[in-house]
Amino acid sequence: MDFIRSMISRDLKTGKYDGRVVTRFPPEPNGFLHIGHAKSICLNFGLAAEHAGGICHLRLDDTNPDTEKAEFVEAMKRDIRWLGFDWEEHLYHASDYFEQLYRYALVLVDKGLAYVDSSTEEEIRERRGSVTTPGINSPYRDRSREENRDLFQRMRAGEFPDGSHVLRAKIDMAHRNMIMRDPLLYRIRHSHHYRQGDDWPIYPMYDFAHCLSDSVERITHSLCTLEFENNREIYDWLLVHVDAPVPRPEQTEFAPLVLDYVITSKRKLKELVRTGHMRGWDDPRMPTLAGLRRRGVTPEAIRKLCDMVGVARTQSRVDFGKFEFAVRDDLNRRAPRAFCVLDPLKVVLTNYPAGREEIFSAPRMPGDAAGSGTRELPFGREIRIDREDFAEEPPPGFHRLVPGGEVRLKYACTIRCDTVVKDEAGRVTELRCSFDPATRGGLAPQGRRVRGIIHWLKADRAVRAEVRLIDRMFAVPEPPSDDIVGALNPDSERIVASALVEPGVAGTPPGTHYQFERHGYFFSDPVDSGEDRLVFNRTVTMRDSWGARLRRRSPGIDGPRASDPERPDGDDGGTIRRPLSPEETLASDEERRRFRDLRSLGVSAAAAASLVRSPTAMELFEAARARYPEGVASIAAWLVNDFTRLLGSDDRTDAARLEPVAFADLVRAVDSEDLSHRQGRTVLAALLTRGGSLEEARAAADLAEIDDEGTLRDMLEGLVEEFPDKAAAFRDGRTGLLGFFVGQVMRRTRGKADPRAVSRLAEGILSAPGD
RNA sequence: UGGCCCGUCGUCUAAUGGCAGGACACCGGUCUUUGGAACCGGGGGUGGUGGUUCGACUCCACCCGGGCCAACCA
Repeated sequence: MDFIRSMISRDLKTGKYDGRVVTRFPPEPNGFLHIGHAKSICLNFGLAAEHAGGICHLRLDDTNPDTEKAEFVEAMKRDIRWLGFDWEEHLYHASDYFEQLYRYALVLVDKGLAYVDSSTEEEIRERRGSVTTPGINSPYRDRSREENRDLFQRMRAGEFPDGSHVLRAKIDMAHRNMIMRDPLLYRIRHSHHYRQGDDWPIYPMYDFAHCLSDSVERITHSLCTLEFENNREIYDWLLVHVDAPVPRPEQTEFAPLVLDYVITSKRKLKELVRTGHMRGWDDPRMPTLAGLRRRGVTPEAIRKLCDMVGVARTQSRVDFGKFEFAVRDDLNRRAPRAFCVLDPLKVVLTNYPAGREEIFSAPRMPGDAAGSGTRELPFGREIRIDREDFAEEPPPGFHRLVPGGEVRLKYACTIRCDTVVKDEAGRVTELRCSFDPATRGGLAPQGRRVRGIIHWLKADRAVRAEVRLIDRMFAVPEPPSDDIVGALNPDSERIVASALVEPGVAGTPPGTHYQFERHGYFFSDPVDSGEDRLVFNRTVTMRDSWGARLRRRSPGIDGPRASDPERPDGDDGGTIRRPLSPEETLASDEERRRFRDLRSLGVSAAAAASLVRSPTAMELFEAARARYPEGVASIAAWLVNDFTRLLGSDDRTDAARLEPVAFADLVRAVDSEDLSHRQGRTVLAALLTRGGSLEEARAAADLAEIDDEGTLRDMLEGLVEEFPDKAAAFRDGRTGLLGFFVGQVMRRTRGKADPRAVSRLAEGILSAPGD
């Protein structure tokens, strides 16, 4: 279960959203959906489907009139449906909320939390400062509410030209989060909106429109990719300050899908289409859903990939092999088999009568796939095989056709190569072979084991087809963002104008999957293929252990593969540096002075360094020390190791509740073994959440402890009986399993057992020889 | 010289403080009329250093490494 699903389960349990799960997929209709969007679609729609009453909205985030088109909306709808998801009646447009958004903006203006800035774009940029220097206030920042309202209303009325004013939130120009430095809320844009026409001369910015659209739609979980992390702060700020209804939607970020050899920047994909490097958004080499579909990738495969990749916050790159696996895994089950000869080499069977034809039959699907039926393969004196299935000088391990050698023609018979015919240039033009009638129809006489099995086609019955050998879009796993074009794989599409396919393939309708045996999975092009012209796109090659072996032997023959063990981008490990001592990590002389004071009191170096850095902890330390002077070292250790954690973060509000006296008493109780360390932690948690004295917290916390040896022994012996294999493994040296047994006891006693006693007993019981 | 986020097999991803597991890739084997598929087996991991704890991938500190943020884009 991923962290988002865990969070939703938690929310469901606590009733945070009254049991509602409402997600949304919010693309901007300025291009085509790609494989990266697929992850988000699977997540958002998947989440809705997994929960009773769950809903996922499709919202077109159309707040930028200059880039958006109805055509893209239609394409997106088609692609989402194709992927297998349905928004039912929940189709929305951010532009439908323009009026509502405008009113929210007026709320901010009237609260004095938004102002009209009449600076130029450059001025605004300059005054924003940098990540290390604060920004400076705009001269227009202190306009009166009345003036702001008037100006903003006139912006809306269309009185001003583009760029003359913007509406900004009034937050803090020195904020450490750049996004919070008075973010722009509205800009003036006299553009035609594909949906709203010319009704609006002002358009809301993403940060303003997005959270409010979520709120308007009563979204519960607003999921987006990691790059919006910094935007979460403004998301929450706006909802609070416009008094959006509670419970409010919450933004959670997850890692985007990044695939080796692929880019998912809509801007760059658009550029490749515009410049003609790609024939269109649906070019089979494109990572767009339209391109993948045309290439023959199935929705099931894409969903499978998303499934395998999972959802996490870790910045990740997915091996291209994982994509290929997902595609093959699906196509293997659904694609009927056929023969295809890409690079024909003439083969004459000298002992087969000219003019005669016989028919071999072959299964449409391998094995005994029920009801898949058979196909017919005509056979005769003159056939064609793939040129790469013959080698005059075979590399070691090659087991296809060689001079004087034998191969099996799949589903037909074995042949022996007697003569190699070449032209003046030395190129092989024909093989003269003899066939073995005893092997006809696939019979295999005893003791005759032929290693190589190749596909073939009868020359005069083969059908011509155009085959497009699609390969990875880029030549390198991580195309540099500053030179996308230079990184393109020059062999991303090799067109074989006259390949040959078996007769049964003739008349294949567009949009049909095949496995061309030993070559890979192919898909009849939905656009270019038709009655009179067969065009196939290669969806993916077969898994190719022979090719992999050759590449290993001579790397560079086919460029690096994502799945190769050695990637070209090596890390040099970085410089090894001597670790700093705790004292050396201190910034100022003052800190170092206090550090030495603490050390002289007997506080450990690590604890002292941490204490010195935290004023809150230091204050508590001093107060607690007054109560329990002999316990300085323990107090410091508790403060550093447990107190910070229970606080959860830098939020020090809980700290106020902690009575230094109670805290000191607690440390003393543990030091004197009046409480175990474990119990001490429980009590500290109680002290932090409810305050009060040590006695009160002790009473509130359930501290009953099981340390009765007989009870614990019984439990442990029961466990040894229950898990004899684990007990045996422990005796064989897997000492880590001690933790398993201790853990089981702790779990079954709901944490009430004394772990030290359990551990000691368990060791004795487990070490005793079993019976 | 900032803030926020993130570091688990080669890759992706799990593990209320208690057995470091799964998938892809890789290697080996069985079987096979696809150098395919299926099945079986194998190697391989918690960025580092300290600390807390009976016990740390998990908590604390520091270090190292990576990502994001200074569009009137989203």
